[in-house]
Amino acid sequence: MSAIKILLVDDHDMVRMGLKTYLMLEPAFEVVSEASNGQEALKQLRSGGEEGLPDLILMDLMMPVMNGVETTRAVLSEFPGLKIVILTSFLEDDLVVDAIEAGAVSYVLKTVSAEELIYALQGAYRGMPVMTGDVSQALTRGIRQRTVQDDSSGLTEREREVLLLIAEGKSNKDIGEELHISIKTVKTHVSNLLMKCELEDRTQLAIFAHRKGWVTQG
Amino acid sequence: MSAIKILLVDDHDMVRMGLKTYLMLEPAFEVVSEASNGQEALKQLRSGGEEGLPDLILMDLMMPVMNGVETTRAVLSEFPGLKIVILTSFLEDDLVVDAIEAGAVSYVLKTVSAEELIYALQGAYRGMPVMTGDVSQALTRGIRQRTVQDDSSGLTEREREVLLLIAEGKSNKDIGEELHISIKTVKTHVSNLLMKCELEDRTQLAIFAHRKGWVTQG
DNA sequence: CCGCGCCCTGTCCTTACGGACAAGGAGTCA
DNA sequence: TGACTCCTTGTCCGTAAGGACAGGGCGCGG
Repeated sequence: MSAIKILLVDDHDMVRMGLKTYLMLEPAFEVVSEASNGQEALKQLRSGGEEGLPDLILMDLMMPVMNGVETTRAVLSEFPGLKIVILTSFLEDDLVVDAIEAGAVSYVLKTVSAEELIYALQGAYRGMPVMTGDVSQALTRGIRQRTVQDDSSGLTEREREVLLLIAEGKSNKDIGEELHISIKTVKTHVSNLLMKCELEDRTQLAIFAHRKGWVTQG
Repeated sequence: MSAIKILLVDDHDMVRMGLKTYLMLEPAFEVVSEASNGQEALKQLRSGGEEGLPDLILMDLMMPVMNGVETTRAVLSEFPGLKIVILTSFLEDDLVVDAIEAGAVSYVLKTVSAEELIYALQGAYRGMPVMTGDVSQALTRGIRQRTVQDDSSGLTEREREVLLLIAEGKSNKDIGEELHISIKTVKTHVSNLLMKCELEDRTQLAIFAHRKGWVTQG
């Protein structure tokens, strides 16, 4: 049986180097191409490349131009048979859920040793997720949070707008002017926000939005 | 002249691999040892190692046990002659300032190519900082912010306490009870905070504190 | 000793906030 | 058409917030 063909996608040259060194330990793998972001990866897949399609993509999450989650979705919609393994430095509940939801087989941390990575890749090639305890915990936690968040995302478009302005420190009057609505309406939205989010005042709303990461530069 | 001896410090096995591959391109460098965190690095330096002390340390910022900034300080206090180059994924103003303040010669992003890294290391070995435009911009921005922050840290101990409670969404009454002072006093502190921080209401104070990273889990 | 800064407490007053409640107009869906 | 949601505007009312101002106690350095 021929070697498993791998496409590496990472914006760090350095990491790609390290990965190749890792994978050279195991003759069962062969790095057939590389890309530094999702768009490049897609281009390479479409052009076919000299060695044909890879069997497996090993991809970073955080990349410029097109990140890992978007890329995973895009790749799988065009090449449904491909196995994708996400490789990242960050163990955040949301990211893990996003990646798996997008169709990635496994989620591996960059702290892994060569042996662990190879084990995970061999599993992924067979369609079997191999996750360390940390990751699977993050996944379950993330899913739980996600469902809760969906509830609290019973917020309407307008309410979210108001919430973001509150999170920027605007007063009701400011918000009314910015959205071209009366201050009375703003107050209604704020009241609804307080009810839905189960909070007590606008300050808590602002903190809430920041904690959720809904505010730019927070 | 013999090769420049380098100690690699990074918690990612993978990154160390990549770095070694990078550095193999240039015979002027020799990786004499590795460590996965600051404590290990210090241990290795103290024990001397088989090949004697390195000339240069190439170190990640974000590491478990002992991070890059702490390690830089610790290393330089014991081995003042060593050149330290920080290698990291993050371009944050504060981090850059911290690193340089701690005594690092250069601050290099993990996105660099092999050539750029080698150039930076050769510069660092001669004590000359080599920074890309991004980094030097972050440095100047960071220094400006730092001085501003020091000004706004004209806050008294009590005021900081009140600010943190505001940033947790507490009302004046809550704060008074928590600090065992009357609500009147709390209001005085809040007024002073608003004046000193040049803000308009408690919500903006809360956001301010969060942006400054003064709040746990923010 | 006096001045100074910080902390505490207080009053008076205005404004912003937020709850309870009602209600019209627009759009969607069955 | 009716039921529904959302956005909108409004009123009434109580309370929280915050500005302006005055003053007492305490510790510290000149």
